[in-house]
Amino acid sequence: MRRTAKELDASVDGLVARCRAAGMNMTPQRLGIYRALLESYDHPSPEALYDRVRSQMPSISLATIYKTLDTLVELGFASELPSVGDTKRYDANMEHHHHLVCRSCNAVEDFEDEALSAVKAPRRLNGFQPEYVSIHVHGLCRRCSQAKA
Amino acid sequence: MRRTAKELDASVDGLVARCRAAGMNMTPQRLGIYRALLESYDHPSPEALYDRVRSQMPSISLATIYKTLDTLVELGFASELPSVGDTKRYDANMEHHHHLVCRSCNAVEDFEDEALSAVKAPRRLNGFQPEYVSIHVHGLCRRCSQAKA
DNA sequence: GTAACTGCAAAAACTTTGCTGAGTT
DNA sequence: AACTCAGCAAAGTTTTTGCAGTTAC
Repeated sequence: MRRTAKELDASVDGLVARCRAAGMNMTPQRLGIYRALLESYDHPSPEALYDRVRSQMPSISLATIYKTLDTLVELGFASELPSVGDTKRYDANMEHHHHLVCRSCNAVEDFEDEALSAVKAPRRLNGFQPEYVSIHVHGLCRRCSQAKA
Repeated sequence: MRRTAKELDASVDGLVARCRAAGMNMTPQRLGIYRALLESYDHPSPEALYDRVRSQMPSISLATIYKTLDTLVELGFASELPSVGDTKRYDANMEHHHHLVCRSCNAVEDFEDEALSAVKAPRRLNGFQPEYVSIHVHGLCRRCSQAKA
């Protein structure tokens, strides 16, 4: 599930190209934030991402994190996830995937499964036009279920 | 999909009993908020619920809405939904159901479907212990798809 | 009468905005 | 050189908290 160095570079190249095409600059901050998000597998909040990026780039500001996340979402390089609780959550995994949600620690892990990806929306949805289906499996993550035992 | 008067009364009775058992008072505010949530089918934010309750009970405060929603969630009479955007969303529908999420207006509608409810979590989840599956169908709601046409 | 609860106001947490100087092309 | 962007600080939202008076039991 982790991205290889090659995939990571390809994603970054994609962003560079897309920014050029849109007449936007490529700044070290924008690059660092995107890289940090690509290297995060826990759907970080803006604050959490701020801490990670700051370790590489101490002068960065939280406002830049927020602005850049908005930009990445607009450009289609990240998405804001539905989340319970106090802060927003982001993900740079743009491929179709499903989620494992731990009811104890609220961690959300990505996973892929062909059978689940084959699930289709019902035909009759009273006027609603379905586009894609996402599936959340709720339960206890490995760590929490071991902790209970 | 709407609750009948009988179901509504049964839910309220359940809350009354549960509060008694927990040594909690039953106040008109708590009752009014729960009723208003039961009668809402659009997963209202605290602010939206505030407006609805206030029409019946003009002196109620927003802080009471927040505190009561926390209480209802703790007691298992409501749940906080995962949501994108700026505010929390609540639902008093505690039965297993799925969601239609509009990508244009962010409205979330409940729906039930036997085929979807039959979807099972995969066996191998790398230590994750699945408990239940919830399915989100993303797309355009009736109103938004008509607006585009 | 006692304990729990509401409403208010203040505080805290999270997010957005306006501006100026700096960086990118 | 022109335009975009980062960082800062201030403002805007949303949510939580502390407390005094009120209500439910």
